[in-house]
Amino acid sequence: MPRRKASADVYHAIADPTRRAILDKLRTGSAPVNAILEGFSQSRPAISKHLRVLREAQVVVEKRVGRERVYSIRPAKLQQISSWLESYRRFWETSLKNLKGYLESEG
Amino acid sequence: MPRRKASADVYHAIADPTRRAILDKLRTGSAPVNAILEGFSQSRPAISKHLRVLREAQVVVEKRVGRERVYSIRPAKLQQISSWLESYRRFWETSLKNLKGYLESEG
DNA sequence: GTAATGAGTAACCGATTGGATACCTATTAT
DNA sequence: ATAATAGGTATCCAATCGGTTACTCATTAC
Repeated sequence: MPRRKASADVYHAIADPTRRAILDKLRTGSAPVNAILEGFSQSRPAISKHLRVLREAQVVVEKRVGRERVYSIRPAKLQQISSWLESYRRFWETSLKNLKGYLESEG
Repeated sequence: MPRRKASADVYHAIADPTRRAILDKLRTGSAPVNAILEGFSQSRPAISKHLRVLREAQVVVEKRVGRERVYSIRPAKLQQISSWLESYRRFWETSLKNLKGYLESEG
């Protein structure tokens, strides 16, 4: 039995630190591949592969402009993760409340 | 050059759907391994491995009670992901604003 | 004390990952 | 037309992943 194909999954997409770094770069604005490459020690094909993973997970979109391909963030899938995390928010909020209560009782 | 060791990384920890399902189960309360196992078709050692990954990523804690090991959610690292996503929130919020504006102009 | 139960570890396997180098394709510049 | 530029694809490789079965270690139960 073959395992599921994870490549197109957004959780998988953001699991890699290089891909997160790419997103963080795009956060400051859309950019063509050459601009994205700057600051990475990896080869261009490596980055190209990462971009494909991000594309297939629909976390970024590619727009062809002349011979460049400009990448931009497409937020819907990231929002999906955020929604999933939302169910856990009460955990850290009650932690904070407990800490606050503790600190106050120690006065 | 060896690749980084990803096992202890929280983004890697939540990348696997089985591990997310485990967390979703723990979201309704702490549970020993046998209870966690229910509903999964995988073997106990497989789940055991997933629990180890979650433990090493500090997304859960294990507490030994008799011969059981009770797992609970430990929210700090999930919150870390939430913070990272926070930087992207404006993307989907402006998307919504644009949609709203569009709908109103079409009004 | 011996059996049963709860759960982790060891060893192994095939699939996937992330990287590199070499090559190909499309667009712009001369 | 030819060279240069931007960027993706093909192929290969070692490492990691996620799963399995077999085994081990504690802690009850009898």
